[in-house]
Amino acid sequence: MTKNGKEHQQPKQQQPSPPSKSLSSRPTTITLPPRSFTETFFSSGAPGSLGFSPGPMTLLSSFFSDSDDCKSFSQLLAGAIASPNFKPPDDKSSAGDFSSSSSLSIVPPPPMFSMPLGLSPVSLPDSPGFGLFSPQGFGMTHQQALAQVTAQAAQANSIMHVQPEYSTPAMSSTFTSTPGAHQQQQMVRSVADSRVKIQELSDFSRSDQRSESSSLAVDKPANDGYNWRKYGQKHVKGSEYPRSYYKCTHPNCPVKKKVERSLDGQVTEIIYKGQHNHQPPQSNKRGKDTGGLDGNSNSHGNSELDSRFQSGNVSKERDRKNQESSQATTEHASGMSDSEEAGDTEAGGEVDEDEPDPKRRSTEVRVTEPASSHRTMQCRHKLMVLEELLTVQG
DNA sequence: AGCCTTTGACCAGCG
DNA sequence: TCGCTGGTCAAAGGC
Repeated sequence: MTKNGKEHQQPKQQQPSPPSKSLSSRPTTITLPPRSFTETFFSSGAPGSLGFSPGPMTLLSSFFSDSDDCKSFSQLLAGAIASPNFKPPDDKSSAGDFSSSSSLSIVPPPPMFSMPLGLSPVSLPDSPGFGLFSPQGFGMTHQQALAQVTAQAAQANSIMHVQPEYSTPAMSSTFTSTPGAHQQQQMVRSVADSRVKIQELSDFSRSDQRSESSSLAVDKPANDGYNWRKYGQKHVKGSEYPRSYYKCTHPNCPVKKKVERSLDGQVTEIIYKGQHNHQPPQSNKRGKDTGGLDGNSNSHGNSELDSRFQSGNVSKERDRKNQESSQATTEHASGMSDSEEAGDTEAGGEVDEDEPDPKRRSTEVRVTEPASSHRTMQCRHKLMVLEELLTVQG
């Protein structure tokens, strides 16, 4: 077959941090708590977002559109915390700073921050998910950041299609009961021009971490509702862990993803490439496939999302080690218009801006995120996170 | 029986 | 132009 595709990434960063691919554009950095937070975010699935493969927008959307149940969280957070320290960051510096403080930091790319159609500044705040970052006080910071990121991503891609995804029901189940659960992934989404980096701070998630036991490192990538077949594995130089390559098993579906897993099986990074041209299979069938991590994802219709999400997504999850260590995991996501299909939707305008290299694959989005769980869990996590934040904040 | 994983080798892009 | 690295292929084996 055609052997194509090759990206030359040379992460020469010596830090434990993931091989961040340096993309041409400036990345937005978001620091997320290792697990709980991310889980919460992502897990909170919007009604439509369940069961899909991770898409940049999806993540955000899911996060924002979170369940009503948790709405209070934001309020809680807002009320509880009242120390806004948000700084418009520099990618790097901010990351470091925040990490040190062990708080969630999000660094949006200054340049493009505009609200996408779907996301209006107003609406964002409303959404429960958004609530995590409550507008007031500390939360606000996050909120803003997140909002910006989201917006940016959205904007950048207003076209970017949202991909259905990550939060799969399975995950939730997994999360609690299966070892594999620990594979929560943090998703960092970046969209075409906007690159979003999400970094996790180690402090956070301890509580969550415990839940995982890592043993299961199932090969399967995170469950996103789609079926994947592994077609290769390689140890990438920049990364500590081997990278696995998966293809969507659906006929004619060009989507591929690269997954890096830590020794314990945790997903450290997931990079989606391309967009699904089909809806996620109904889970029942193949628990196996998705199985490892998810087993079932729900694929509740998200055709919309799906269609929207076209370019690639990248999701990256940093394993706890990194998280612990620190800080800085920078991930970029660059969604680009690469895929043919995606191209259209993506819209031409934005894409061009940052295309890294025409040569390189254009559609990749990285997402780092812990996958997982359901609302209940989400709410719990949120609460936990809140507590953590409070604690940290002092 | 079918599908998936594993693994070594090959190919292609970039420095 | 060469070497390095990443990505993909394809055969073999396992579930």
